[in-house]
Amino acid sequence: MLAVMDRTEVTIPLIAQRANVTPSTIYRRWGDLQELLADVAASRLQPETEPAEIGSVRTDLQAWTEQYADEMSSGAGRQMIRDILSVPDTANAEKCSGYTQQQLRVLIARAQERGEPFPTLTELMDYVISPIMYRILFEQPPSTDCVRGLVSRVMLEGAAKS
Amino acid sequence: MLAVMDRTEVTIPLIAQRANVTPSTIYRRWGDLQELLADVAASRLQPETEPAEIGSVRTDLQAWTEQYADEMSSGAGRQMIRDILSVPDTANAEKCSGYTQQQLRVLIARAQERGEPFPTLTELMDYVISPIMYRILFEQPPSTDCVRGLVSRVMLEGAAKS
DNA sequence: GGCTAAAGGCAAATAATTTGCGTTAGTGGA
DNA sequence: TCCACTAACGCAAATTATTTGCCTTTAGCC
Repeated sequence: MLAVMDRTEVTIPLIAQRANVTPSTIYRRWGDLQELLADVAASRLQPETEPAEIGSVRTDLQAWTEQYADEMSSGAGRQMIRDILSVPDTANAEKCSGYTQQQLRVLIARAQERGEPFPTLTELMDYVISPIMYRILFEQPPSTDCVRGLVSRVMLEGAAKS
Repeated sequence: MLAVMDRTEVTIPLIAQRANVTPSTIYRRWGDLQELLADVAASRLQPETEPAEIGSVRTDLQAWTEQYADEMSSGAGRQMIRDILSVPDTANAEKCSGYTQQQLRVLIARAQERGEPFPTLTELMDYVISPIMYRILFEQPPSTDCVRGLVSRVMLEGAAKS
């Protein structure tokens, strides 16, 4: 989806050339390459559409989560996450998490409208998103089955509670 | 615990000087500063001791987890995680996750010996470690209460199951 | 001992980063 | 309308980091 050059080839002088500005302009605006890449990555991670409406909200969550996991697990996705986390400033990381929460809130609202039982935002973040992201960052990207399992589990707990 | 210079001050020529080698030696061995820092961080994250034995295994888990969260949330801890994740090579990240699992396995074995009910490694990683790490990386470091809540919850589930 | 390969020192060449200074574009009054 | 004033940029010199070729050292291994 997103063509990305080998990161060792990307330099500020090169970007400056493509943008028809002098390197010093970019250095003054961003400081260094990592901060620039972090900003670029964060803007690219902004979702363009709301979670698709397929069937039950649970089905929608399932589908959305699988897509989320796939995108984040891809080479480009991992690269963007790395770019965001590489930088001391946490603003982009928080923005990124905010995007995810915004998407999940849409599903939560949908469930509430329809009266379907559904986990809270915190539950979804803690027990679905976090394990997926941990696996991507520190282990192997989660398989589809793994993602399904996480979703099933969080839905079961919600059901037990109500 | 670990004195770390401002990252903008750390350069390969400077490290080379301290190590009494020429910069080219370091460039040849590591390629760039990030890979060197990633290796350094991974070696520093290796735990030196097993989880303390305080009382019940649940108490031990509680204490160990709180310490884990504190260390990882600290400025130096976050820096080291960033250093590890900044690099394309995932070896150090996997090593880091391996250290955590190794610690948790000690607690699991202890619980098994004593016949105390206890979560599985996967449950601990997914429902305790992952949420903690997600919050550190993408949101605000978790409060002690938050960590306690995660531990309580994973213990409750284990109890319900058995 | 002598041979070989891996690693390091040294220094020149290249590339990136920082900085000072002059210019421009846009903004908000008088 | 015109005049400061500010923020941002271009340019180029100075500085610093990175790469590279070549030579020396070192450590194993016949």
